[in-house]
Amino acid sequence: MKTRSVREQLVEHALVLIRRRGFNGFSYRDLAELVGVKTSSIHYYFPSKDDLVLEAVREYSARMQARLHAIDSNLPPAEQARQYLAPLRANAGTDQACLVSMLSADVLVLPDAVRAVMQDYIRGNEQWLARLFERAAAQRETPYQVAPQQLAQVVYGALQSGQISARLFGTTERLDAAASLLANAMPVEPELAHA
Amino acid sequence: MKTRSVREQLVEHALVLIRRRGFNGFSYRDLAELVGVKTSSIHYYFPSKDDLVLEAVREYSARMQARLHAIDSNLPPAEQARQYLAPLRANAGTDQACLVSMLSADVLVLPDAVRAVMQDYIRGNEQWLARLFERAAAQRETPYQVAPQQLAQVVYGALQSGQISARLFGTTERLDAAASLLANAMPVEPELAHA
DNA sequence: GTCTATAAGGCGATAGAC
DNA sequence: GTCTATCGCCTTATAGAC
Repeated sequence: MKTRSVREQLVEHALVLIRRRGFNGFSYRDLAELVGVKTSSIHYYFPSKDDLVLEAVREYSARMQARLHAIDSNLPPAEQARQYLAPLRANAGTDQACLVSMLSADVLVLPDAVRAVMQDYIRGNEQWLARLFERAAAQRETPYQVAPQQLAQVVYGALQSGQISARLFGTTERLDAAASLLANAMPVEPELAHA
Repeated sequence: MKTRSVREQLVEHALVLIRRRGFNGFSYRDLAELVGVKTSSIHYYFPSKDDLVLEAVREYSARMQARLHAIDSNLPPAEQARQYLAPLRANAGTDQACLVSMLSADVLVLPDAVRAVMQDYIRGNEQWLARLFERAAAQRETPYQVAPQQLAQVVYGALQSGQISARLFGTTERLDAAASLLANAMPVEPELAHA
């Protein structure tokens, strides 16, 4: 049982609200009621809504970076891919989408600082995937027909789109299709030695 | 010089507004000013905002279906792919994204009828691509490693994501990567006979 | 069909007491 | 830090004159 500061609770619930309804889809009132404070208290921590969303996207991006870093790059590529995909599948059943995808609709009215973090988030994912493809390529029998970086952009795009589709269709069909393509691009794992 | 009815103008400008700022990002006031009427006149044609967005997404989907139907299925697959991709590239320079992508963020609060049209739109694109892959497979030397339907879902997802990314990054890099993957999946065109 | 006028409430944001 | 109170504006939507 851990007690979080009001500020932490605000960010935590803001993450959920944005991932559910987007930047224009929730209000300070919604957030205040979830945390159990008055709207004026939110303004104490985050003077404007732009400040709040900036903090939320920073936190979201930092957590993803931590997750990517936590995957052991010495593991077989197929296992790394599995660990990367696991939380995507888990979230797909939720009514929460990727925060960066949700904010993408509001790109024209979001501050530059927010856009910059969104770009970092996507590039971070693409780079992680690209490096995975690079290492995987060395272990594969047949080479890739496209550069790792391009392959990473296509696969990551399909995964993002697949997550969005999961909410619209109520099925992980498209996310699974993208995940399969990633999994199939991994080299076949050598059998584990057992005595 | 064609004169459009007020109703047609409302739908036309609604398409632009939604594709720019999303469902929650524009108001009846914005739309009224663009068309040059009062907000109460919009309510005459579209009693609620849900009615307006339903008409907009229907029109958007119908136009895409017409475009898909206009591509001659007897052309070489690579040429069909080119015709499919051309308008995507053209729109990528604009500040307008795909209407269905924009509405995806608001899926939790949109009426079922709107969601149904959004699903039709995506399935229509995927089916068109899947059939293209089916015909292309017959003409290729090397077979695809995934089913046409799955390949279509991944490619379409990457294209959708690529269009969204174009607004965020200000570059068509990711859209191009997805487009290249589609183009490369087409069979090599036989040389044209010339005398 | 289009307007004026207005309802009824939501919005982000601020001032100032405690 | 958190509250009450309020500002000024925007929102969707309706009633009724023309």
